[in-house]
Amino acid sequence: MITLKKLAKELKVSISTVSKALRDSPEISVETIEKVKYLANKYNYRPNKIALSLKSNRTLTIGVIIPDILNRFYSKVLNGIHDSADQFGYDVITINTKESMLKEVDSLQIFSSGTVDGVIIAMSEETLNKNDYSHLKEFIMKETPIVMFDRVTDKINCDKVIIDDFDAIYNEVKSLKDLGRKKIGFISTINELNVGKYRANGFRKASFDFFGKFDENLILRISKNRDKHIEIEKFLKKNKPDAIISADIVCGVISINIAKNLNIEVPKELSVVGFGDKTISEYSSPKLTTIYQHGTEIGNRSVELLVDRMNSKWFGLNKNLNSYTTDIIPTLTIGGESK
Amino acid sequence: MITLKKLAKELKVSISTVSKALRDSPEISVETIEKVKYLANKYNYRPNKIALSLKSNRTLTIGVIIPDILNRFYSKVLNGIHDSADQFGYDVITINTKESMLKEVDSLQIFSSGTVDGVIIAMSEETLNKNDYSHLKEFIMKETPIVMFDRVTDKINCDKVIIDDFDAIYNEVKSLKDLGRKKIGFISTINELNVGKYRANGFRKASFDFFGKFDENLILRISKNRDKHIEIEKFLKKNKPDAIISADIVCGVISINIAKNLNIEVPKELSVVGFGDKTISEYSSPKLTTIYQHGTEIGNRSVELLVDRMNSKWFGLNKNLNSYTTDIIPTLTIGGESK
DNA sequence: CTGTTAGCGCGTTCAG
DNA sequence: CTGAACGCGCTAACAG
Repeated sequence: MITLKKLAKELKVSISTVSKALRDSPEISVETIEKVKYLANKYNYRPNKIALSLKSNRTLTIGVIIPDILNRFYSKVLNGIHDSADQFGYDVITINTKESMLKEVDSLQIFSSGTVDGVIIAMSEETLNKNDYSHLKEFIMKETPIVMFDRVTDKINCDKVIIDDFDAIYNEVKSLKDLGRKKIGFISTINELNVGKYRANGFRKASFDFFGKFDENLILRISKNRDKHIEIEKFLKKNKPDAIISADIVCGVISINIAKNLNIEVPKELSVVGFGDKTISEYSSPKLTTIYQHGTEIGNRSVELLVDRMNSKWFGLNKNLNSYTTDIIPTLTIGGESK
Repeated sequence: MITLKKLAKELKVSISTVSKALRDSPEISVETIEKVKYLANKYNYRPNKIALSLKSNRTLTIGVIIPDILNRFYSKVLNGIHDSADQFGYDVITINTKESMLKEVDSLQIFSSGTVDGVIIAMSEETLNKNDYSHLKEFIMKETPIVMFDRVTDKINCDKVIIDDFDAIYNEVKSLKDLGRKKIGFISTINELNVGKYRANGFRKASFDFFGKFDENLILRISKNRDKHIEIEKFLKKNKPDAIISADIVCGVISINIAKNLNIEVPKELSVVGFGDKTISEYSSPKLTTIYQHGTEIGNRSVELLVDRMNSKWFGLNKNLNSYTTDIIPTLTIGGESK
C-alpha cells in the first residue's frame, strides 16, 4: 500500500506537504504540487479509507440486514439500496440473517462498532415471532441512524418504509368484483408473517365489504413443507373459484399452470393475480398479472431516509430529531394477461 | 460511541489499563479487571473496528463485484459467499456493476484503498466485450488477493472458479440421445457472453459426435429486445424438435408452457432441460428439469480460495505464490418431470 | 511556502 | 501492578 509517508520520503518533503499538495492547497508552491502529483499518479496513490474514517468518524458505508437474500423481493430492495447508496457515495455492506434472530443481534453488534454510518433492516421472522426488540432498542440508543422496511414494528421508534399490504389486496378484490368475479380465492404461503396477516385481513375485510360475507374455505394456506402443486389443484377442484389472488408470486404462476391442466381457461373462466414482480410473471402463459411491490423503490426510499438522518446527525441540518417518518409505498397492479 | 478513553476517564485509570483489563492481562489486578469489565459491560463497549483495522492493516472484510445483483445465478453465488465469509469471520461489501466496465474500474479503485482484504469478482459484459483487463492487472499489482468466478479470462493470473459449461451441455445432449431423442434444439439468450459461447460450442460438438451432423437452425438465439414467447413458439412450430436445451432457465420454463399451448405433450413428445436452479423450475407444470449450476457452491469455493490467499499473505502459510488454482465446478442435472 | 505537532481509537512496548 | 509513549495513515492547527 502506497502512503503519504512513502511519497514524502521519496520526495524528501514532509508528510503534510504531500497531503496539502494533493489537495491543491494555496500554501504549496506550484512546482512542489506538480512533483507530488506526478509521483502520486505514478504510484496510483489513493488515500487510505480506513485512516480517513478513523479521523472523520464517518465510514461512508451503509449496513443492510436482510432476512433472506435469495428472496426475490429482498433482492429487488437490495438492488434499490445499492443504486441509491451509490448515488449518495455510500458503500453497502450486507448481512443475511436467514431469518435468525441471533444472527440479527450479532449483525447489529458488528454494525455498532463503528463499521457503518447507518443501518437499513428488515427483521427476521424469528424476531417478529418472539416479539422481542431489545437488541434494536439498544442499537438505537447508540445513536446510529436506522431505517426499517417491510418487516417493521410499532415498538421501535425510527423511520420506516412499508408496503400497504392491506390496501393492496383490498383494492384488488374490489377490482376483480368490478370485472364480474363472484367467488374469489386467496392463496398464501406466508401465513405466519405480519405481511401475510395484513394481506389475509385485507382479503377478509374486502369480502365482507363487497360480497357481504366471508368464507374461510376460500383462503388456502400452504405450509412450507407441502407440495404447492397438489394443494392448489385440490383447492381449485374443490372450491371452483372464478378468481385467485396469490400472496406470493410462485403460487400465482402455478395456479395458472394447474388451471390449464384442468382445462380451465385463464382468464376467461379464472382470473389470476399475484403479488410479485414482472420478471417472474413471464414464467407462465398467459403471463401472470402481478401486484407489483416496488421493491426497488422501497430500497431507494430507505436510503434516502437514512441519508437524511445521517446528514442531520453530521451536519445538524435540523430535521426534527424526535419525529419519524413511515413511508407507505402503494402497490400497483400491472401487466400480464391472466386477469 | 463508547471508547477506551471514556471508560478510563470514568474509572480514573489510564487507557492502557482499561485495554489490558479487558483482555484479562495478568499485569492487572483482579479488582481493577472486575471494575473495568463491569463498566464496559454496562456501556456495552465494543472496540472500534476502524481503529483496529488501521492498526492491524486488516479489515476482515471481503469485497464482491457482481455484474447483476438481480440475476438469480449471481444471487445464489452471493448467498454462498455470505455463508462462507460469515464462517470465516469476514464481512461482505458488495458492488453491483450492472454490466458497466466503468463501474467495475471504480469498484476496484475503492477496494484498493484499504477497504477490503480481498476481492471476489465476476466481470461485466462490457469488460469481456472490450477485452480490456488493464484495471484488473493494476489491481493485482497492488497485491490484494483476488478471485474471479463465472466471468473469467485467461489474460489474468489469479484463482478462478467456473462452471464447466461446455461439458455440461455436451453431456446433456448425450443423455437426451440415450433417451431416444433425435432432434435436439438449443435456445440461448446469452449469445454474446463467453458462457453462452461455451454452451453453444458444447452443443455443436455434441451434435457432431452423437448425431454425425449439426444443423445451425436448431440453435435459437434470442436477442434481448425480442419477445421470448413469440420466438420460441415460431421455433417449435418450424423445427419440431423432440428435445430442447435452454441456456437459461426462463426460456426453459416458457418452452414447456408454449408446448402445452401447442398441444405438444411434455415430456412424452418433447423433453425440456434448462440451465438454472430448482426454485424457479417449480414455475412450470410439469416442473422443468434443470442443469443445476451450483451457484451457492461457487460462492463458497471462491471465499475459500480467497481466504487461503489472504492467510498466506498475512501469515505466510506459504502457498505457492505464483501458482493459481482454477476450480471447475461440475453441473448436475436434477429434478423436474420434463425430460 | 514548508515543517512540526496533535489527535482520531486501539494495542503493545517500555518504564516506573 | 499501572501509566506514558508510540505508531497505524491521515488532516488540520499552528510555527517557522
